[in-house]
Amino acid sequence: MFTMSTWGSAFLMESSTEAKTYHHGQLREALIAAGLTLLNQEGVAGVDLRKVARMTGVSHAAPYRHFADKRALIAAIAEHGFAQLTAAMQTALGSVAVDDGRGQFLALAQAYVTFALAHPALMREMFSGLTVDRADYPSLYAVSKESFGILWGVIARTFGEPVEQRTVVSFASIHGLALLLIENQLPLSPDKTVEGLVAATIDTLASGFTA
Amino acid sequence: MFTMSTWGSAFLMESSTEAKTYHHGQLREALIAAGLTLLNQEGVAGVDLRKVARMTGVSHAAPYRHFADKRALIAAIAEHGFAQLTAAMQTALGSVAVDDGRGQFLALAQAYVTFALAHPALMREMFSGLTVDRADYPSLYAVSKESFGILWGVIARTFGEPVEQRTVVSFASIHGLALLLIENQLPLSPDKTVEGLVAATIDTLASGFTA
DNA sequence: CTCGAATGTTTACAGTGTAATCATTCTAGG
DNA sequence: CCTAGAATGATTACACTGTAAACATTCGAG
Repeated sequence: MFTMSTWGSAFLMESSTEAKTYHHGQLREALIAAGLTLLNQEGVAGVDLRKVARMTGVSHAAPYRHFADKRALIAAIAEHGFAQLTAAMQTALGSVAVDDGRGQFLALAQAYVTFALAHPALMREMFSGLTVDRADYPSLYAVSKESFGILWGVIARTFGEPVEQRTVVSFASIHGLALLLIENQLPLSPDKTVEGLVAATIDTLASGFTA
Repeated sequence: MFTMSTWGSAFLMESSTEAKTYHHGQLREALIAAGLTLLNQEGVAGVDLRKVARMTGVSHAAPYRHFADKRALIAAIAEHGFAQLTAAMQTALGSVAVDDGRGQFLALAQAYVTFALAHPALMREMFSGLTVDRADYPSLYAVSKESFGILWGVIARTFGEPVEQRTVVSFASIHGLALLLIENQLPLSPDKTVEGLVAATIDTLASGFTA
């Protein structure tokens, strides 16, 4: 599978065979990749602009030619995160029969939670509205609505009206589960697995407790 | 009502009538209050240890007599946040008839979301497991489980087994809704109010989409 | 009353984000 | 092809941060 880390490493630094040129060529992408690495390894606090510059073999002021400030870099990283997330959701959808609405619903939720657990720090930044104000980053805002749209379609075909309300409730439930798992707020046990919790959430949304 | 800001201001600095002593007397509480103010106003990034010290009229190194480092201060703030949250939930519970399980469930959810919207930055820090590793702060860990316990009791009395699973799913759903609202990720409209979304979430958990 | 424990202050340092200025390279128009 | 800008990168500089070390003051138990 195409993972984010493999994506990043291609840009991190020119391969040793290539001559080191004054102009990096793909500095913007390299900075995003380096920042993503730091984000995944040490969390937001570990995203150090000067260290990012060092990792890409460039002076500490060079990033300012591509990003207005540190938050702009993080916004770009978050944007990539959303692209990856929606891609993962699309892929998950593709492996389920189109007429199996309930199965698609479950597959989306599993993909969402799996992605969150694989990239906890990234996930947190993606949804950190104050750190990264969506109003200041239009393209981020656009991408972030795609995963919502995917869920919308499945809900509409499977459960019908009121579609928006049901999409919101579903999204919130899955998102909340993912975040609590990330924050280690839900003690897991052999009989309480991640997959089990996701399935229980989907079942509840579809049928409720009293069913 | 007893608000957090009123709690804090009492400790911020000695009232002007009192003489300024070498020993502050309640520096720890004052630092927490000042940090909370900054957190609510500017987010985590705005919590500046030196500014916190300035706000409480003390040298910039004084906080280190009460907190090992910046994260310890934030952990203490988060701990206070959990206490406030559980208190708000308890209060909400008290204003609903004990035999009205569904009403209690709804009241808890409303209180949770209301608290989150009133203190977004605090709420985010409270659940930011990486920034504040719960394993390093035992008392934080203990307090953070109380609100979960309150919900547990209501779920047990109202919906029965499997209680733990239902509590987890409910908590995740309400938490997710609160966080998405905080992050401005859910566009509100006149016909899609916060109260309406909370009610829809509770209804869904109880009865499901297909009911 | 005294002496160690708490608590607060001063000084110091490495590291950070970012602005300003200078250097190099690329690219489009003659 | 040549040559200005325009892009892009490097250096230098600054204010500010978290935090350690050494020193000063006050408190509380014996």
